[in-house]
Amino acid sequence: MVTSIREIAALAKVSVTTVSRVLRNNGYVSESVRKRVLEVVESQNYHINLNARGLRSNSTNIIGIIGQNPYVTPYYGAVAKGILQACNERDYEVITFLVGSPEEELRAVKLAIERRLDGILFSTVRNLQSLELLHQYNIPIVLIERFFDVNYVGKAGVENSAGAFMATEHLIGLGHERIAILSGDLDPGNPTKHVDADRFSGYCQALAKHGLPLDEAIVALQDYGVSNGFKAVDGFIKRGERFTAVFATSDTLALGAYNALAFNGYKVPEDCSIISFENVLPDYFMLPLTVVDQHVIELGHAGADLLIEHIASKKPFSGKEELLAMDLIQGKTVERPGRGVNARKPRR
Amino acid sequence: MVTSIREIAALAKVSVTTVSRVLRNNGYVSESVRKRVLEVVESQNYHINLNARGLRSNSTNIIGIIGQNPYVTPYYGAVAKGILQACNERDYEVITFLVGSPEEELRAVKLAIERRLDGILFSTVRNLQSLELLHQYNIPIVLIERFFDVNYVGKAGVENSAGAFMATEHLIGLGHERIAILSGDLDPGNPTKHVDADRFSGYCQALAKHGLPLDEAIVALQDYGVSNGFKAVDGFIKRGERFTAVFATSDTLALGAYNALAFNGYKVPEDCSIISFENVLPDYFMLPLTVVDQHVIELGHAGADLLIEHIASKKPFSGKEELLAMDLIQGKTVERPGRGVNARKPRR
DNA sequence: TTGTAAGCGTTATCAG
DNA sequence: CTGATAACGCTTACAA
Repeated sequence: MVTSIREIAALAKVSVTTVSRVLRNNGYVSESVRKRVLEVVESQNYHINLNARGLRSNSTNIIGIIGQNPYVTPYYGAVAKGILQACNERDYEVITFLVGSPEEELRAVKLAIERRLDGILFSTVRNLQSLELLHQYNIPIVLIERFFDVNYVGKAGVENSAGAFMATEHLIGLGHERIAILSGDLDPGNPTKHVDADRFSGYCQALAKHGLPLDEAIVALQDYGVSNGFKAVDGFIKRGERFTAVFATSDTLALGAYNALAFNGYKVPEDCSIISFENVLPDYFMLPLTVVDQHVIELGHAGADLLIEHIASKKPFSGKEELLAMDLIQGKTVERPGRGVNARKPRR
Repeated sequence: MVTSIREIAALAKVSVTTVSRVLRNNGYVSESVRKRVLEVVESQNYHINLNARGLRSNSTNIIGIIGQNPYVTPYYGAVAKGILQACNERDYEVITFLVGSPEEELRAVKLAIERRLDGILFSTVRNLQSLELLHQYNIPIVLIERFFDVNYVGKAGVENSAGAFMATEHLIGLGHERIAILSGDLDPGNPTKHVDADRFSGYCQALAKHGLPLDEAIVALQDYGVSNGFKAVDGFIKRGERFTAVFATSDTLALGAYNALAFNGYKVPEDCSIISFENVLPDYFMLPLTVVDQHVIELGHAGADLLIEHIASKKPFSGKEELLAMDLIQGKTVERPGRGVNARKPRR
């Protein structure tokens, strides 16, 4: 089996340099020679060794994704899909690092350096140290929906505040005044704190604009996930809170909210409306979901494009930040206010 | 910045060979020298170049996943998680190829060869050609829940027939006699045909063993996914079919079935039981799901372990097949037969 | 226990 | 337009 361009060169009666030029589509090669070389390549079923190329040319055409949760939640699955599609189109491969702790994160970063990856996408970062180590090695970084205050990284995200405002105002516009919110927690330790703060802030702004009070009794800021959505809304109901709509900042929270309402005998949207905020679980609901679409796959595209663009340009990031706008998708889980939860018979 | 063992060697006043030995923990090195070398490595913040190592030693410690759907469905997300965990423990990295067509599959295979990947895991294969090309290059292959009839690949899967038998018999044991099934289609073109045939066969065997007839009117063999589950069960209901339980061979189908029952005013499990077959969406249901657990993450582990083991051994596969057994998890979506669907007022 | 030197397969440089 | 040759950073005989 032919495994090197030297053998190809011998068979085509040219130099290795010429073969290399043909294979890279780079430099001057006469049409006749190029054809001869390609014929030999084809007939010998030759496949170039990209590791050798990378060693010599100092670029691997591989990027890394480092994240806490890639692929286990539908959100990260959709982000990953977008990244893979974009990289595929631009002849980059993707190595995935699944990290669950700051130590594992640092180990992934070191591996990325050892593999001489051309760039890194973070879907979760815990340590500033990780970013600085990569920066020291001149490896471009893009953060996806994560906001560390450093100027040497690129950022791709969505307009969380505007999106949350839109969702809330949509409900208010239909007449809702008691709108529960389920969203991420705002603890300093939460790595997605900025994102979650923006979402909550959009909600608060919409309430304020329309003169509605913020009632903390129907605010649940905590981890994402279906069961957390269930527990939060089930808790509201059991505690006798009244509300006519739920704004969930993820589809998983929305599904949990839906289940809790159904479990307690409430109908969506007749008794209570639900508006969600991702659109990664389009068909998981009994009714078409009313949702503010975050365009998560496009977010993956944007992150990968930003990174690859920058790898090509070899210039430092100027704090560039790509923010995607969201769209409201009208489903059937939002209606004008109905009876509401605990309207007639508060349980305590 | 120090980027080669030559510089490390100079600083530690030893030869490059010695540095290499220290870095690989291989060969004889005196304790004092080893310590000196490691100190220099540490103080210079040196990171080895794994591409150079791979070029020389002819092994990259990278494997590839090739699949149609990695990460977009919860099932593949769980498989991928298992693979990544197993590889992580054994110092392998993973490159993911998302392929949607036979042409893309072949392109991914060629890239895998060009990158000199140490092995390939397939979660979908369409072309025998893909396998043969890899085999020609001596790249070990493991198929996950996919069964091509070639002897040079390893296989990891689950006991589909036994699992489906278990699920069906569980329902029969509680007194169910009209059990609808939702499962994958058996068209020759379906790449998961073997898996789906095994599942359906387990169902049929259980019915036969207990003298129950197979009624094709409550059999829906088609693509997976929530909306397909919904449509199938909604169709049964609208057509007036009677049944007291649904066996869904994926959690997404089960969720769709659940939604269809609820949409039509039936309660689970009072009116109709549901048993599912994956356990990758544990908390997505209103009630704890009764499900035959496929241990999908372990399946990922098993596939990766099998592959890596084989890469290390350098021996050809002897058609080795790893089959995981399943377990029944008792939730709250299965009960003794209740009223049943269309029991009193068949719609036609 | 340590070192010398060749070579993995490619690309970059320079010369023709 | 084409080619000879020296790297890239590492491992692997082989020698000492």
